[in-house]
Amino acid sequence: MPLPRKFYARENTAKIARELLGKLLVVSSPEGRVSGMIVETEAYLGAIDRAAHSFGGRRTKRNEVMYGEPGFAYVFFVYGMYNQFNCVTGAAGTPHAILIRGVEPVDGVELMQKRRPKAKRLTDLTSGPGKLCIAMGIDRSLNGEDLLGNKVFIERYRTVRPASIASGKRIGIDYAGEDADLPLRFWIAGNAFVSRK
DNA sequence: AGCGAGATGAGCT
DNA sequence: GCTCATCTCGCTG
Repeated sequence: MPLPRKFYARENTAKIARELLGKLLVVSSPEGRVSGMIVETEAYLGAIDRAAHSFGGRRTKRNEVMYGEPGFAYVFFVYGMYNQFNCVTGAAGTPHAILIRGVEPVDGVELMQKRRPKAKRLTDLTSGPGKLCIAMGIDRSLNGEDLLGNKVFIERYRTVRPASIASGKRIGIDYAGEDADLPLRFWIAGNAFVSRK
């Protein structure tokens, strides 16, 4: 059962990013259903966050869904070949989002391996934001998709003790000045599907 | 096992 | 025209 809209609607996006750890991301397509436990996330705090696409209230065709209702997918394309999956949080008009950077495969491992034939080890399959999108079949056709629908959703799975949650600076946002050092990346300590140690 | 570079295109200035 | 919320390969040691 998908998490309720209220889960995403809260204003404390960093808190929501922590709470997403241990939840199950589920994606259904004609090819089949795959799922993975979320093990790494990053919070992007909207207009005041230099690392966010919505910094300064910038609003474009690409980031439009960040400004919409919470509980929707924000999927964008980077580096000429990769997609990244985010969920929109905060009230409508508050352009916050949480990037999913790593999941541990649960269902549909075979389909995921078929989609990522280059991944030699299981731990290479979904240990990164671009990797997990390929493995789970997430692309821009899912941008703006309701996370309370049946194509993509997130549900309860495991409880993660606060003591086993680690945090640190976000990856690949060195251009963000002082905001680059904010501890807005969260991961399950010791999990093999975290993109970096 | 760690580092540098190339891939590849949309989005913004 | 350059930057980018990345990944993989091939070189070095």
